[in-house]
Amino acid sequence: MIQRPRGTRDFLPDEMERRRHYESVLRDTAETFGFREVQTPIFEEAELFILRSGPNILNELYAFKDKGDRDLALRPEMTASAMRMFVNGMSNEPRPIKMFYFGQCFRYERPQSGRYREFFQFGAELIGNANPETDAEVIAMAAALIASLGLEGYRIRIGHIGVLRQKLSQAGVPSERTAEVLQRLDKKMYDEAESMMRGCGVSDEQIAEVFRLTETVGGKEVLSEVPGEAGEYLSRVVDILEAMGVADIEVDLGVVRGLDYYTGMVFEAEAPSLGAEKQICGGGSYTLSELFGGEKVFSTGFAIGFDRILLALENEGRTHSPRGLDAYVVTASEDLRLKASSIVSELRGNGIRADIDLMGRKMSKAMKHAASSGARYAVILGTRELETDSVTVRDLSTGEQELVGIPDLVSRMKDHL
RNA sequence: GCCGGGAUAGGGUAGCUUGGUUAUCCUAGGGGACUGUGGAUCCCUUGACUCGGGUUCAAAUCUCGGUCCCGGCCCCA
Repeated sequence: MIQRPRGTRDFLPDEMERRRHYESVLRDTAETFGFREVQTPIFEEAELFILRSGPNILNELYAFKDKGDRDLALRPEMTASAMRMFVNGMSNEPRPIKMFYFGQCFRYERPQSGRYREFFQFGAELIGNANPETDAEVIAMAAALIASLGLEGYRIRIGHIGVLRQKLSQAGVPSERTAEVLQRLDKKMYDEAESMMRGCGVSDEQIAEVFRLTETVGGKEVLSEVPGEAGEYLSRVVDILEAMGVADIEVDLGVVRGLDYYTGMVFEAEAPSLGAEKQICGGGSYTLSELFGGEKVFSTGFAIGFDRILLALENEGRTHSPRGLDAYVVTASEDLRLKASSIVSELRGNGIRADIDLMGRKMSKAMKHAASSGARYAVILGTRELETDSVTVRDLSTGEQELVGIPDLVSRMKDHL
């Protein structure tokens, strides 16, 4: 027997229906913010991802050569593709450009809870201007997306990479070492961060101040202690979010997101119920287009881990019940099957989700099948009813029946549904 | 890449410590009984020891390795 590759999943109909339901909630919510969906290839030139994320990501990239000896890779994320697409064909579109995407990504990693080698991301990018309005718009949408799914246990933390960068450079950390220090701070590895800074000749007071900054957590009021442009900028972002009614956020300057290309605001969302892989969303503002050969533009974006957020919903006990058929057509005797085929076809042609027995079951078994499959109505054909050109429509949950003339069947069914 | 726990019909399980006839039970799937109306009941039936090597007269059981799953570390663009 052939096994499914490690870290991949099959989605059976019930699960797929659930996933599609939540996908469409996300799409609808994104559209209320004026974002429009795009799709990019599942594989790209490997170079695209290496440019964005650095050569060390090669270890976890599904990279391969095609028959034309091209170096390709399955996408490990979609921001790079979105920015490539922007540079290739959207750079003259009126700004802001608001786009979102949904699809699978691939990373060669050790699978564990909430982490798969093939996983799904829902993301958005806003290309336009580097200003608090833009950042707030994007955070507001991320918050709305998470909330629209019905998730309750989560927190969104907003930080600003400029605050720490500025502080570190004032304290005397050379720019080529800031990334390492930031990475340690992001992971709360304070001992290592401290010895690194000390190695750069940073004074004890300055180190203490850096730590104090990373531990600045709370509501808007904590920003009064954050000096400089970045502090004012974040205050403005938070003010706008407040005006938009986005309340479930907190300021946390310890959100660093180690990457070099983030330029200002950064944010994350996590669902504590998920354990080790609890981050469900991450994003921030960046400039990437110039990396791919375009003009330098400011963008803000984020990606939501769709699989993780679904896991979190499951942990909160949210279930999704399958919709079931509208009608199941049953015949009382074999010779009525042709008539039944014509009726089921008529129903289907009018948008009613209808099915008919294909297994050669007798009426009793067919009724049983209809009921257990969750169909709402059984449409029963029998010789007696047909004498008056009618069928019996039975509500399978209440057991109520009514005689309906075949010419009225479609409209009668539509009334019920 | 590292540490630990696992894997028995489609799903859930018993058996494994102490090797020994036809591998347990529930559920599901297919058929039938109930001759024009249901998720009930009864009967029949399908279907599994993760894969490969080793020990042994004999392996689901002991042993080694692979694969996959689960929890954690690393990583997380």
